[in-house]
Amino acid sequence: MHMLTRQRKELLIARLKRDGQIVAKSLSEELGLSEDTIRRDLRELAAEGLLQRVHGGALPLELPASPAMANFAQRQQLSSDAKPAIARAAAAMIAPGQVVFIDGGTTAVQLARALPPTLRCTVVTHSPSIAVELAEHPLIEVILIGGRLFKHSIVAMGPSALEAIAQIRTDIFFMGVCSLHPLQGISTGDYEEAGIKRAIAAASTKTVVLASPEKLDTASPFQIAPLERIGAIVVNAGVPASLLAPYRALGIEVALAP
Amino acid sequence: MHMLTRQRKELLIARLKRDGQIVAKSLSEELGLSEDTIRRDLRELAAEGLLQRVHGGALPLELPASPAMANFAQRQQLSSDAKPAIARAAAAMIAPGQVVFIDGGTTAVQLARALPPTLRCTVVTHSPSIAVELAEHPLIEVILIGGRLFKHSIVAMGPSALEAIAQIRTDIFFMGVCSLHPLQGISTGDYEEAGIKRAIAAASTKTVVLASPEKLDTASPFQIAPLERIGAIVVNAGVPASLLAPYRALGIEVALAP
DNA sequence: CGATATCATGCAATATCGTGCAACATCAAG
DNA sequence: CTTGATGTTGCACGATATTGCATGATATCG
Repeated sequence: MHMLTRQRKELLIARLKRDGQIVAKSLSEELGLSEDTIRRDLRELAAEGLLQRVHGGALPLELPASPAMANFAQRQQLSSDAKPAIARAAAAMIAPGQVVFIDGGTTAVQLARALPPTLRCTVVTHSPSIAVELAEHPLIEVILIGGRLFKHSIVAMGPSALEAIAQIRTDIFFMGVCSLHPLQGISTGDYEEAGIKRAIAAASTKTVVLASPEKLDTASPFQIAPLERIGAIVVNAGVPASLLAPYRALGIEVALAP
Repeated sequence: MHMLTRQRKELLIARLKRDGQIVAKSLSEELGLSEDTIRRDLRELAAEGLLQRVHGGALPLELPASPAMANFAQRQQLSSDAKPAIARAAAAMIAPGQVVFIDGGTTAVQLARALPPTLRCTVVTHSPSIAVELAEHPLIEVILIGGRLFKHSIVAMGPSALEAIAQIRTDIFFMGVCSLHPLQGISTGDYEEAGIKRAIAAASTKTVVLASPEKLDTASPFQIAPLERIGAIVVNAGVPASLLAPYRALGIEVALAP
């Protein structure tokens, strides 16, 4: 089979994205080509600024070591100031003794951190990160939802998670990272994740969306729920009122985080 | 699989950031390379001003000011190199494709870290810390057991945890912190924890005890299982043979961690 | 002070690299 | 159809990088 040069280069890029590394020798064997050809490709791709050439193969452009870590660190860096503010505003919504569900995601971790040490309540979560974070809290009881670990957002998923969620009723569901749009409602980029969030929302009296600024007025492929199902949105105070008007018009409470 | 040199250096940096230290000998064993190579890397990284070279390994440049990590780092400093050594020896017991249960505790976290990046297997755990740790591993599938979070050892407990455990069969159970005594068998200080560990052991073909040196030849109130149920014990190589004789006499495999 | 571990350096074996070049395919113009 | 230009691929070869080992120096610990 003859592979076009351009195709091969695209394959290299894809492979680099998937594996986080390219080893010239391995790929040459896999594709049945000489190492020279692969090296040539890598050199040219490096010249185009599409990857970073290193001895033995190639690496992605960015410096960070592990790809999973890189994503996470990146996301954590995004709007670093806004998230703690949102987290504090959300934490203030919890009344003593309530049972709340905290979603996965970096904003949610901030929320866990923002819970006052004097607050006695029960937190249900399918995020091991949240559980670890709250393990040091003196008063909060933590219920961990188990299941298959979805590595992208580091939360438990799958049938057993759904089953466990169905057995619990919570007062508030603090929903993490997802897209928010006046017409599309709440949506996310993973099909299964959408299903899980929908199940949690269904098991909760009230759903509160933690809306990092960059997720406002965007839509993703898989809808979690229409806007009517949302009880409140927590956003940063800097957001223009025009973006928020559609939600207020629907009677959704919009909490501004200072 | 050959790791690219550049990647290895990034790994060193990441490891240094995470553990706050690098021991050249340990890493050379973990990565299957000569100590010379690691030392060379450390020397070069030190020349680039990315770390501080010290006898035996390397340290970060400045004092890390992370308050959250302080607690954890403290615990890890105890018995500095014994636990990683035990963890590496235990990791070597896992065959590709196996399903293993990893317990909670600091030694178990070390085990999760010691799993080679090329190992493809399934890890079941009731410890959110382990789950978070393994979220970065590219190949390992993680099954998280849910339940009420027991804050002392940061693991899920309670009926739903027991129920989930009963539904899974694992090849090896790596049991963490507990007392080990020739007559009393394995025991621990918490009644419910003993029950959980017993259930996990019952669901596993083989039980391997990660025996931190200070837990050898001690007993706690609640027995988990008699010695006969143990398949192997992993201990540090420095432990006197007299302490290990009783277990060997029972036909229990004793793995010495170098 | 002696035993042991760790280190830096030099060196040899191997792997990888970049360049030049020839063989071949593809394509466009004649 | 022919011809020359262009692009692609594999190979040769000298240059460079990487790794492990040997060796003597230095540090650590009891």
